[in-house]
Amino acid sequence: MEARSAKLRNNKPSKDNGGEGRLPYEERREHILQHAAEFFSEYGLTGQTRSLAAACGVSQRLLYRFFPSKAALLREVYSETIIGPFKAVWLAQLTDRSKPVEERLNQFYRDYFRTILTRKWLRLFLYASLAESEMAPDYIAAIIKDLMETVSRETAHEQRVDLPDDPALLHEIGWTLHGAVSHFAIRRHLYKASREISEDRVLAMHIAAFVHGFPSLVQGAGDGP
Amino acid sequence: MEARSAKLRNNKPSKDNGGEGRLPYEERREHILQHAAEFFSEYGLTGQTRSLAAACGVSQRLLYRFFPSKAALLREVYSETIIGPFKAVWLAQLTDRSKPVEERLNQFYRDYFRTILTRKWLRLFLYASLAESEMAPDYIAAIIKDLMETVSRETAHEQRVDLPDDPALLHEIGWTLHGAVSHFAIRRHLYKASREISEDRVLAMHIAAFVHGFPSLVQGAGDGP
DNA sequence: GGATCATGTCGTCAATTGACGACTAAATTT
DNA sequence: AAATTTAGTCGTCAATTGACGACATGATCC
Repeated sequence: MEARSAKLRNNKPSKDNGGEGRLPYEERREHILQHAAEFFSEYGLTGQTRSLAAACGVSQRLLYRFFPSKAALLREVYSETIIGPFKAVWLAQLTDRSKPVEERLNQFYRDYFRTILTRKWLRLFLYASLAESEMAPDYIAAIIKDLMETVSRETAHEQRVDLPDDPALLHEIGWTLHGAVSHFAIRRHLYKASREISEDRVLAMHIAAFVHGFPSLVQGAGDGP
Repeated sequence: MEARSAKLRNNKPSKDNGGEGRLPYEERREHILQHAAEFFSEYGLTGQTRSLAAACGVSQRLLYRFFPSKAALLREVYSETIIGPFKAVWLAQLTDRSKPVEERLNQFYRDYFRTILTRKWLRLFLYASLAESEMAPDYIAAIIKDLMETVSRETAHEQRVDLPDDPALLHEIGWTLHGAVSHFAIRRHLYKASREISEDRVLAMHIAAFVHGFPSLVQGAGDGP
């Protein structure tokens, strides 16, 4: 893996660059994308290409051999880092009625929390959302919408509760849990929140409250104009 | 304080700048702070001073008559716009046991949602949090911590539920509701979420779920190491 | 009506910053 | 080993961007 061709003639890297020497096209490209995700997640979408290049251990010029512009690089980072990690399995797992819904939800949210709601993912997503750079958030919105409906439906089925017809209301019911979990992730990764309680335990608490409070929740959703 | 010397000479700003002509020191300063909050909330803390000046309808140089640097201006905006709107009344209202806790919570969160969780406040707060510009987020953390304890305690008292001793767990219980509400605000103001359901109704739903599911919630929090 | 001071603008400087032409060097082929 | 292709760098350009000295303009006071 390491060519280690100790031609240290290049006075520029000045730092342990990737540690690698030369890389073939696709590898270097991936290497840059990897660092770029980390970099923009940390410093925001306005981070400079020179700093990014330094973080990659390559010259700034090299970035433009792989991406025509910074905006193009950002789009790639977004689709690879933000959209990429979503798993199609989740919907299947959530509808597997051989297990109690509380177990399914715990299984799902533990995975979701560790796969999606990471510091890197959250910061990038928030930066992109704030910049309203229309980097296809519709795709994510559609996935989440499906998730919300599934979570609500599965819980209602097990709790033998009648759901309202209005799909918007259905989504809001699902968001009760999903929003609490998402905000928990924001607290952990963005604000310097305490971590005394283990994340699995907090997730379990939110899920228990959702499942067992579900009848009151749907009833509370029902009335009102 | 205000001479308000009705010298109406000012109606010839040549452009639709602020609309005002000359302003006394304090008024212009406030005028700038107002626009700066709006501006940085929209374009992020990396927004340029020239654009801000244009938005204010004044020259860029003038900003430096009131603030020694962009960073200083940002600090002022933060303390005025983010920290300023918090009200001490809230804790008193929340502990007024002559009313049912659900009513108190509805009253509080409607006010909180409209006063704090606005688009401007949220965007600024998120931008500042992401930049981890240490603009005294500890103060806010302390306020919220108080709120979480109060909400949990008041609900537990009315529902005759024993709360756990661990304060961290106590906070997490409160965050169940507060996080869901905060994330609801993020959805409304940051993502292009649907607004079919009125905000009061969604708030009421979250609160009802919290209050009536409270026993299950505390029980769910109790077990587990 | 001019002196004086506060309000506000012009123009500029030095450092950044995205982008890219021209070049160097390592790998691969012939 | 020379030729060719590929990976990577240097140096620079034009546009930005925070900051500020010098100057202008309007209000207030004598």
